[in-house]
Amino acid sequence: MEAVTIKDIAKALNLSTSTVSRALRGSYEINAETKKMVLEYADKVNYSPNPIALSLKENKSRTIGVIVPEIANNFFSQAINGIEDVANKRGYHVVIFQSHESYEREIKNVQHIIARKVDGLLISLSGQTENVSHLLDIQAKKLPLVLFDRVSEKIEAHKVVADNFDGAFKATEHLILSGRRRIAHVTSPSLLSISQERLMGYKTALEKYQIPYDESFVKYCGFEPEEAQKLIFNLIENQKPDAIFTTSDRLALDCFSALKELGISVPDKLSFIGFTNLKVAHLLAPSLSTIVQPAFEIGQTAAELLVDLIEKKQRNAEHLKTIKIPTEMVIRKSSDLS
Amino acid sequence: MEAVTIKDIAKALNLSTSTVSRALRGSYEINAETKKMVLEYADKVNYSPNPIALSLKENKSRTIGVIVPEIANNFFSQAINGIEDVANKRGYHVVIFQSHESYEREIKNVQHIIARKVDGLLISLSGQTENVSHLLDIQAKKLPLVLFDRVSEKIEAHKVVADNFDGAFKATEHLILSGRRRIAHVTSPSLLSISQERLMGYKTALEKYQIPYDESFVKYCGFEPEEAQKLIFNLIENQKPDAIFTTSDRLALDCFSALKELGISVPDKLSFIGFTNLKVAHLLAPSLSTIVQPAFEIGQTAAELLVDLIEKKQRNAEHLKTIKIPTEMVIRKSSDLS
DNA sequence: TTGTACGCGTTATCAT
DNA sequence: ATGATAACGCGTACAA
Repeated sequence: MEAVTIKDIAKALNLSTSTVSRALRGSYEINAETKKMVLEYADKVNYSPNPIALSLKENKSRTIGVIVPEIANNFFSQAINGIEDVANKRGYHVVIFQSHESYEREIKNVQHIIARKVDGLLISLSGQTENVSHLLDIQAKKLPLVLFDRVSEKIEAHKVVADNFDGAFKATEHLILSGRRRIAHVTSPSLLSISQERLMGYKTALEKYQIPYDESFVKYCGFEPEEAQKLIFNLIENQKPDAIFTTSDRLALDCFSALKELGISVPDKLSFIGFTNLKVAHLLAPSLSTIVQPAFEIGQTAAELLVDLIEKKQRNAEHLKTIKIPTEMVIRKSSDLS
Repeated sequence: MEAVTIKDIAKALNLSTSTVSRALRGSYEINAETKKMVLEYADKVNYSPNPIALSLKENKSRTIGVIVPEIANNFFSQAINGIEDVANKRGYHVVIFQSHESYEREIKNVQHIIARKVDGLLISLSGQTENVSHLLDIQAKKLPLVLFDRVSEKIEAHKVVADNFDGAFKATEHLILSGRRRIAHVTSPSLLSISQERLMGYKTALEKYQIPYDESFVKYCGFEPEEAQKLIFNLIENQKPDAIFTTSDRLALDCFSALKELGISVPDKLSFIGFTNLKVAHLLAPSLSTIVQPAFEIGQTAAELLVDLIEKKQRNAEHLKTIKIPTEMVIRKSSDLS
């Protein structure tokens, strides 16, 4: 009973496939009655065009590929939300791949995704990615490409990012204005663009208030389970910060956990601000002020741009651009974490 | 430079497309030299077959559809992780749709996914889904179908779930054995299979220790932001429980948050256990003992089963089965949440 | 061993 | 206004 095709309709109605096709897409001049008949019958038998045949014909898959480091990461799952939102509205499928923060897997994903003939690619770089030749390959193939969130200076491409500099600047400034001076910065691997941009914001804020920059107050933390704990203990014991600016839910939570073990009270001894998304962070760490990451909007914007690129709807789509999505600061005043 | 096809190779090598095709798939008897030549050339020009053409020919998309309530939910993102893990290994794409806990959107997703000609469907039901006729439609179309985590009694199909009864029983028993008697149960909407199964586990444990079951100690909580808070305040003030058994990260965190506002200490006045995944929960709520949800394994198992169904590799795939994945209990002893 | 021809579902082009 | 045909890329039955 399945898979009713144009051919079936044509046969049933004693028409040619071309007539049916025209009737279905309404376009060409066609006898109103014939058209009506076809439409009714098609509706009755629940006809829907075979997207695979369409793809073959148009040499398009109406699919966009997405490569992210980790789907079970609040930032990326929200970003994917935004991507799917736009993609579905505009008639595209989304296929998702994870690099699991591995450069090699990222390359494999890129190859796989190219072989699968997606119409365009959205990518957020792994924590290990330094070389971007796999992305240059994509550009060489004229495959529409948009980098989001974790981008690279080494490639000229369309990019959608959060305004990390501004967010980090405001975060640091907020801590300074609360009277803190020994402000530590616990952040993601130094290879990442987001780390670099945030570090610049942090440094610039220190400069503005003439607080000397001390490298030992900045800790880059990878994705291994144990890594953060050690590093944070170390930081707190040696540098004795009076504030910490962290850059993700995970790092913020790791910090809180460490502080709890050390019996250090927040925000009395330590003041906090982080780049986070998670409501969880707010719920359990009421003293954590936050620079809200515009994950959903980044996803939406990146997808919108990519689809425009694919469909060449934007005249100025050819000239590269980097879109910065603003962040929002949420200040928490409660002090009842203990 | 793109899109090199069999035809191109044939032309370049002065062969027919069929010869090239045969050489590529290695199968048929073919001159060893010709074969080698073709393979080398194909490799050189970086040939890869057009999956869309394949799909059209075989009437298969090598794509599986997944419908979940919400991707930005730790349980489901981990489950999707498991699904992708298996799917990619076995050469399938995964397309993900979200019902956002809405019955209507779930139906639309199902329709859309059918029109897109996926080879099979994995679904976890929305919190509103009572009627499953959209799933019966799928079965009528002979489209392989596997339900996971949130399933329904109203449809006979392959199902993969956590052992919710067992987990809930052990959770409740643990609280009882710690000396608690006024054990509340804060859980997801009563429509959901997981809620029902867990309630049974809870009840059975109470029975075993001859603690009378009091309906007012069970609170079903939907997905609206404010809902949980009110309900929990109400529960604590009226029923004055000495323990709470919750069934998700979100609900557990909402409870902790409410308790903090009420100034109730954990675990002195209240003891806790929850069905959770999140490391976050452990980090910030050391007093929260946990029944670990086997999200990743559920995803893997469901995907494995679905692909088997699609490829009919399993002889006994025809006869329906429900696979239960065991849960694991992690007891936290710390009492330093305050 | 290799080449020719067809079909998968659709639309565009060129008749009629 | 409508029908016949080619084409998208591939695999394969059949012919040579």
